[in-house]
Amino acid sequence: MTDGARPTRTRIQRVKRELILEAALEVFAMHGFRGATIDQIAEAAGMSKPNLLYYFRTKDLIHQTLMQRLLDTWLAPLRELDDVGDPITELRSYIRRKLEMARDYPRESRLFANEILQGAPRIMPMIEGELKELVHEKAQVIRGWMQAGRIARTDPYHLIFSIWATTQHYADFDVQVRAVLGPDRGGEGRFEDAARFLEQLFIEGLKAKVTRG
Amino acid sequence: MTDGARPTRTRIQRVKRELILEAALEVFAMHGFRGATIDQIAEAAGMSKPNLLYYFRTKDLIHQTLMQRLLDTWLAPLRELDDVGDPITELRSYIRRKLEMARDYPRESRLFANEILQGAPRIMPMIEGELKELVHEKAQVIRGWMQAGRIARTDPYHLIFSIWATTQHYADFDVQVRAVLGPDRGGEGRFEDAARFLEQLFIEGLKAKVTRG
DNA sequence: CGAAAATTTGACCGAATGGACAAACGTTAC
DNA sequence: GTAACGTTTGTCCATTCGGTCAAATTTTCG
Repeated sequence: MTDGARPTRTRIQRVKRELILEAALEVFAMHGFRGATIDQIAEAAGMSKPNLLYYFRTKDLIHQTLMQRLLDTWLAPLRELDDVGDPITELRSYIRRKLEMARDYPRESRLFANEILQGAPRIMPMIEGELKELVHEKAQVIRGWMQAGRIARTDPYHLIFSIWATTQHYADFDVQVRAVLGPDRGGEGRFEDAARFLEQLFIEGLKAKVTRG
Repeated sequence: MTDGARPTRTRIQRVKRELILEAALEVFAMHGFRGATIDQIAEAAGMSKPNLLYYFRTKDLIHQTLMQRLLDTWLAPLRELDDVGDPITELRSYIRRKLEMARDYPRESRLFANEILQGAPRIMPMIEGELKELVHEKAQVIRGWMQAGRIARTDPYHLIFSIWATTQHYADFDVQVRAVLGPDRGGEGRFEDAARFLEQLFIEGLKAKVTRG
């Protein structure tokens, strides 16, 4: 049973666990951990509460499983930032990928934001481990580009934070954005406006003064 | 009793209500609305639960009162953005004031973020009213500057959103920022770093190409 | 098929939660 | 002093929540 290495899952178990995680993502993202109830998740997953608890023994376990998967997806765009590519192209692509994630995975963004907002009580180890390491690594890559005079000098950490903040804003503060700008009419309208703006904001600044080294 | 215009408050009532709102800000910001309990708030305010309920009849009422006050404070920096001032100076000051708010009132920032994240169920009217109007007004001011060729052309709405996102990030995602950068040693170190970075990010871009109109 | 294993459900439990209430306690004004 | 009013508290209640359990049902496999 406690065979961590080989969980020996049935086909039904794999299917049902996915259903539960999908439903839990929806509910946790909307109400936060404490605000979400097992009953809500069970109903969203189309099963009874005891049945859900047969697949995940506790509410915490669902959340934990969700967060573990989330972080990988979440950090993927930054992982792709490539040392050997052209700096401007790389950063432009990174911003776009991050904005695409906010558009395509807003629930994941909100789930993450909820957790961090409340002090990351359940995922602090991941933040201080995996996430921190990756940020350090990529900040070094960016700093390398700066020292080589390929992009303007600035603080790579605050640059990364700002890209996170601005892109995730469109997922996390979606209702506010929509309240101010009105409902998104054209399918790609809102997204392309934001993409253009952010590209201009970040990329123009990084191109500037490069030659001056 | 239901005299909305003149609540006729005792001195004790004014004091105790402040105590409660201060405690509630702390607790709501940390745990969100549903995650916070009246008992927690009462304990933080140094009184018993029934005593607290004597001053605020429901949990919702506390939250509502808090949010109403919050929005004024929260929008104050944007309100100060002055039509007749120098555009660059005005925007630079705005960014700094907003970052100061994130530093000095992180609980207010998190309370607001919590509420928006969950779809703004309790403050939607304020968002669609007061906030939306103010943003429209100030976006027009910024657009006016652009049309006069005094700052570079860009989308004023996304500019405002980006300033919000980046500055509030330092309050809302504080634990993440601290996990990555380490504890803030010098009293003004972290803040000044962020201020310098954001000023460069936003202001350099707005200065660029101005003469080209 | 039929037995063993996996899955599903209804009923239940203890703890926590938002809130009600009446009685007790303080304060103030006459 | 004392009556009126404002404040505080202990006790209680209905509901909700996370989680258990045994029994019933379905699936798997020889």
